[in-house]
Amino acid sequence: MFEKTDLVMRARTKIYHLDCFRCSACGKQLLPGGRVRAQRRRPLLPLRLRREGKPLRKERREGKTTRVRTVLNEKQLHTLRTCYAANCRPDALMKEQLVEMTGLSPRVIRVWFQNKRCKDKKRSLLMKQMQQEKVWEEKQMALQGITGVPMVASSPIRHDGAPMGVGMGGPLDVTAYQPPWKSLTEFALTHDLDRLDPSTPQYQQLVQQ
Amino acid sequence: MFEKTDLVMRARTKIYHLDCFRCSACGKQLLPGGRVRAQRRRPLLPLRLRREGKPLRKERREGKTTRVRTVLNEKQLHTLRTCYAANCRPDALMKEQLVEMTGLSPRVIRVWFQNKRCKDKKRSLLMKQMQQEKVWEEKQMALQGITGVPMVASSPIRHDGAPMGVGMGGPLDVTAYQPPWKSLTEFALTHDLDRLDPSTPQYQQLVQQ
DNA sequence: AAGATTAGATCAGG
DNA sequence: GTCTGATCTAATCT
Repeated sequence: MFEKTDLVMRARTKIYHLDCFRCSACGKQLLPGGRVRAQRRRPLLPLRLRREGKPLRKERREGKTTRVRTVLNEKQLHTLRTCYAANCRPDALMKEQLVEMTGLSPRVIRVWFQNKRCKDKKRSLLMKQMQQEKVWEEKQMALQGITGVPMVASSPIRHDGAPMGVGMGGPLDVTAYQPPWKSLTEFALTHDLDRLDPSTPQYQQLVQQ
Repeated sequence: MFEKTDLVMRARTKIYHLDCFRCSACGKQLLPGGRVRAQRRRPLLPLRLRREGKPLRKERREGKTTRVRTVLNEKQLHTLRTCYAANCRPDALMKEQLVEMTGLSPRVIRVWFQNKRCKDKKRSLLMKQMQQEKVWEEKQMALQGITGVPMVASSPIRHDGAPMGVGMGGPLDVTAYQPPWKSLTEFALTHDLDRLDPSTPQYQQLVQQ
């Protein structure tokens, strides 16, 4: 039953194999110092059944469809945003610190950063595109005034040896958009974020998701 | 204004930078042909260059830093799953056939098999763990009925010279889990998978990711 | 190649 | 409807 080299856990007067020492309620293995967080693992049916017009099956796994959505409070969000401003890709150590500081699970920490990066990227692309379109529109307005000729698209060709200086004027000067995690890092590193007054516009802009 | 290597679009008598060639109504960039499906062939910059906040040259090969995510349709997935069921590690020849059958690139084929193997392995481990917890739970229920003593966790200690035969009964007999690519191979080889009725539970279990 | 992580899309709760 | 935490998975990195 027990070998001399087995790792065991002692509880009261009894001794258990490490692997046998489990939560009597859920069966999860108990580890010293580890918090038992009931992160419910809910198997979801494959979603690709929806593709190709397949009728989505209504059978929903006997009501286990409820997704547990964590609600982050202001303090947790502040901590996350501050850290994100300094580094949008925290390493394991930093994540561990965040787990401790926020009381959230590592999983929630990871997901939050994933979504945050994704959101910021989308926003930056959208911003860039809008700016470019705005510049373009202005140029277009000016051009229309001169030529009066609407453009029609054709296939792109390489421009070799064609006459220079046709039509477009100087190159576009589109301001490059800097991803938040770059533009904010310097700010984050030069300020004590925990002491920032959250009511300042500076701060609002910084931590705004 | 224009360089000899610039990609340009020609419209009527005018020439535009590719990036300047946009819909005059909405400002969106106009592209020839319908699909932009840029199945990237060239390796893009290593991620670390982007992360390290390095000056990262503006060049960047027309951007293209965004990941192109392939969406597999049902037919392609069916082909891949069927092949996977027969052999989770296809050789070069089989991969070549899959490329032809699915119209996907060899790279996508390879990545799909990599991810599929990884997923299945993870699932098998999870399953094994759950089974173990289930067995444990049952044993625990029985034990609780006898002793009525709830367990409390403490730090693990080495078990040297402690009295034997305390509390736990015989060793757990947990059924070993067989990886899908082994348990399914036989099935795959003894059935015509392409003629399987996808509505049978047998098939569903087989191809379920 | 395996294993871990990321990115992009989508789902779903509030 | 928007927002955002959660999930899935192709793509990537190590």
